[in-house]
Amino acid sequence: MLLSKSKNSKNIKTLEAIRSEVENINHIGLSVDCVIFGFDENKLKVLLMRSDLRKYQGKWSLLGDLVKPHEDLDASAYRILKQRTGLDDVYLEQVHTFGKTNRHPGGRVVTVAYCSLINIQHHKIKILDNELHWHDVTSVNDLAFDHKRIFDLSLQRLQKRVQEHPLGFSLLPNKFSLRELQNLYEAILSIKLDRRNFRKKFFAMEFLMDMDEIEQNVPHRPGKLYKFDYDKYEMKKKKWSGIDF
Amino acid sequence: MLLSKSKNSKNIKTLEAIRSEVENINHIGLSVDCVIFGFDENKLKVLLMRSDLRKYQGKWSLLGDLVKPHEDLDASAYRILKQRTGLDDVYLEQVHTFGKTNRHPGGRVVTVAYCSLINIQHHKIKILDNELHWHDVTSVNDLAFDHKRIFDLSLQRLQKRVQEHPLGFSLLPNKFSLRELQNLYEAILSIKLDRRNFRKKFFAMEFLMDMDEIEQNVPHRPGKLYKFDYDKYEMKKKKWSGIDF
DNA sequence: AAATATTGTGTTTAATTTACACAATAAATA
DNA sequence: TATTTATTGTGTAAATTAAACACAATATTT
Repeated sequence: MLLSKSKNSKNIKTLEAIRSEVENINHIGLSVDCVIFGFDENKLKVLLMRSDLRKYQGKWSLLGDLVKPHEDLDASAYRILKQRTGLDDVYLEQVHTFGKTNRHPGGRVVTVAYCSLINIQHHKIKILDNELHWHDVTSVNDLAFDHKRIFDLSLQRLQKRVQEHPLGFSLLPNKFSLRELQNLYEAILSIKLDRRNFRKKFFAMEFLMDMDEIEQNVPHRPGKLYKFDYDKYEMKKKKWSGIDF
Repeated sequence: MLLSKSKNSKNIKTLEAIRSEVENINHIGLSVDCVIFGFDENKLKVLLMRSDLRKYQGKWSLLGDLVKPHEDLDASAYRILKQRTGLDDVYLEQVHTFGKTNRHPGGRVVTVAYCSLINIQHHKIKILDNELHWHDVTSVNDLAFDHKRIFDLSLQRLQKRVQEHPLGFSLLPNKFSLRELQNLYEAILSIKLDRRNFRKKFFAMEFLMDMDEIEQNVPHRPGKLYKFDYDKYEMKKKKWSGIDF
């Protein structure tokens, strides 16, 4: 969300305080909001925080902040991620800019939405201190501001992009089994996939490196572990796909 | 381009004038830039104007303006289009927001790029007055500001979207021949397509309405004219396409 | 009437996608 | 240590889609 500079997000602000902060007569405030996706227990998750705005007290919101006057827009998104998750080497992509005049009750604030994908294991440290929480994407509703619309669009975009580019791997551990990979796709797209065809497809791509290791601590036959070969992908990725609508 | 409020874009502004206009201490200016595509003589075109900034004197730039404090972001893009082309019922889509701190020499200005597709015939009226010109997309280079990057990304986006959605028809006259349609796709994607397979594909979609008319004034056998059936498309469009990268 | 330029059409082959079932393996348990 | 359990790993046939490719029909111009 916006405007929370202190770590302690308990000091709820009034609309008036916000207004003077963002609305230096006739100016447009600019913020960044991050939709941070994770994957845990075979569910797609999104990281939300409690709104620090009285009007939205009790509601959840995306993680955001005002862009600083001398900070690149992308840098602003990286900063927010770093502050909130402690991670700085993450997948991050701009999604859309939301600019309705009335979208922020504290004044005119245009926000640029970014979508981030993180490996939820690498981040468990930072989660407890703040009012942050991982939510199932299936149970997200009624966020603060227009954040539900931002979230919906980001999820839609993720669903599309994950089919065309190897983004999904950012949500998994470095080494993963094909079962985990399939679970990920099923969770993101909310569909069931045929296991044999799924495996055939990924093997045919030849971007999976066999790590010669197997899963540990599973109560059944363990699967082999793979890594995604980004270098090979960069060499061989497709260009033309064809007209189809 | 930015900041030209008067119709007469000859009054070139200094950097200082701009700076005071956009940079009310510690604030971030917000603008919209439109990449307006047209299609004429079997070539994909983009509408550019001469920069009104001394630093970029002589260079071409996209059509843009500052967002007004009480104007929705999308409305701002529509306004620019209307002012420049006289058209207001056009295809318009947000592409990306560019927010490098140093992208505008007059101060901190973040710009939201929009892509628009217009039927070039419907617009010839407004073209002459201003310093506007339709450029072949193949010969665009060295624009003012970071407009070349904005243009490149917009073209890339167009190439992708036109394969997945029926955008292209916005660039054609209401009624068009299959030849025109194929020329359009070939121009946008800069590839050659097999005529028989192209026709087969579009007929198979069943979104083309046969108008029972034929081309006029062509020095050869005239082709039939078609319209795109948007209603039918909305009913039947595809959802799942499949993992493929 | 002949020349020109483009439209309109179908088939064969290759590639891709879909649907579908059973043996092998490791862990847990009896 | 034998059995149960849960999941991995694998192949083929049928259906769909994409690609390659050539010639007769038609309107205009000369």
